[in-house]
Amino acid sequence: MATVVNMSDVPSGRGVRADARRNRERVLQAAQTVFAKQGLSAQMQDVAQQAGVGLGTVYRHFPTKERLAAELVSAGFDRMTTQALHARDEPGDAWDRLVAALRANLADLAADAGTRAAMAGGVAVDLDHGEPARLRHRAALDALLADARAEGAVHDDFQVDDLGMMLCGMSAAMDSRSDVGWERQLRFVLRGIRAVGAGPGAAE
Amino acid sequence: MATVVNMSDVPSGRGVRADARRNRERVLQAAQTVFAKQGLSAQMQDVAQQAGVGLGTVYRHFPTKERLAAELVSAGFDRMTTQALHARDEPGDAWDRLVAALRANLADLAADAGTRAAMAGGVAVDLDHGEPARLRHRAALDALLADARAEGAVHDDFQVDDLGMMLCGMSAAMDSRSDVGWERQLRFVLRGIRAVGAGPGAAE
DNA sequence: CAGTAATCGGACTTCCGTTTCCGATTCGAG
DNA sequence: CTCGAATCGGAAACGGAAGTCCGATTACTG
Repeated sequence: MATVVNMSDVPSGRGVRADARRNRERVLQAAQTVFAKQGLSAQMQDVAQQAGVGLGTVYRHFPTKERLAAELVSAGFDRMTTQALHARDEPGDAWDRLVAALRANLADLAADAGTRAAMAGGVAVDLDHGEPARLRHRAALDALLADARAEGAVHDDFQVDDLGMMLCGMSAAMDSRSDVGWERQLRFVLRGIRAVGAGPGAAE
Repeated sequence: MATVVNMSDVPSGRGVRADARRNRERVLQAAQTVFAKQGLSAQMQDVAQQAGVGLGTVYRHFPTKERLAAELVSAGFDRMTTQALHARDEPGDAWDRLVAALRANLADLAADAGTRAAMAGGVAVDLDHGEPARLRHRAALDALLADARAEGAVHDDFQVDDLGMMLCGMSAAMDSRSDVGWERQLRFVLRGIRAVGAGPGAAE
């Protein structure tokens, strides 16, 4: 017999009651809102309230908080991956494309404390379910970086993981010192990355 | 009458029982060890155990965990301040002195997860008792930076708080991606800070 | 050495957020 | 429309870490 214990098992619901599917979406939406604003330390109760739903309903759709968080964080990384992929298709030189991607990613991070926390790394997010998206993002940045390197626009010894460190660091900085804009910090970072004598100013 | 309720009121104990003074020191020492290794999320129980002392004794000397943490974090910042002040007295040009100070501070941060957490900012440390040390450190860096700027070694628009951001970011990066050395990241950061055409390589 | 007040230790209480459980409710097939 | 199964809601159980309390112990004073 197939008594469904937890909806999170049924990927996208064939024959799932309409209200259940609706509520799952509501919860996801609410969680995005709440976690983006308050960070991953927000409470499940808040998510339920924001969704206009009972606590039990939240747990019916997502077995644990960690899992719910992983879902959203993955979505956040995928968003950033998309931005990076999109930037790569733009015209212009590789350096500008890289910068554009970083700008987009940082703007996204600036608006989402949840993904930011995951980026900064301190917080526990279900690794099994969060890593794939992270790796896709890494790969996307790597492609961008490879282009720029081939063009001689970045230092030879600058690696993807160095970029990761930068994003990690800037995420942390956004959390504690929100008064100082990330654009400012990015300017200095770009100066440090750009190969010496590779065209004009580091910031586009 | 003056029945002492909590030792933390009596700064440095005149007429305090010998074992009490000894234990206070032990606890402080233990806390430094534990917090440096595990970060500020370590438990008071662990501190007590490491000190070879009961939980009650820890709380006799420090009213709350936050207060104990603030004490240690302040010490950490003061250590870094001293390093900065010391670097300023060295011979050589201002840029090298600034770099030396940053190196020393980062090495210190690398070894102390507690101070690192405070630097990265996410964690709650009693602000009233933690801020002064933080500001002293900021001032010390500011002096170093002023020297370097007067010498034309750093970009005009680079501020102390930008340095703060960098340290904040690098602290966060150390926590999550410990495999990538901070020296590496520092190289890029320095390149970004150094004024264009101001002497040879950014890293000394 | 005895008396006394302060200190010690750690079991216990409190607090707070996560997770479970189950009676009430709602959907939708027949 | 009726019935059964799935879903909902939120009260209560659970768990873990901070902080309290008090009997036992120990350092100093006379």
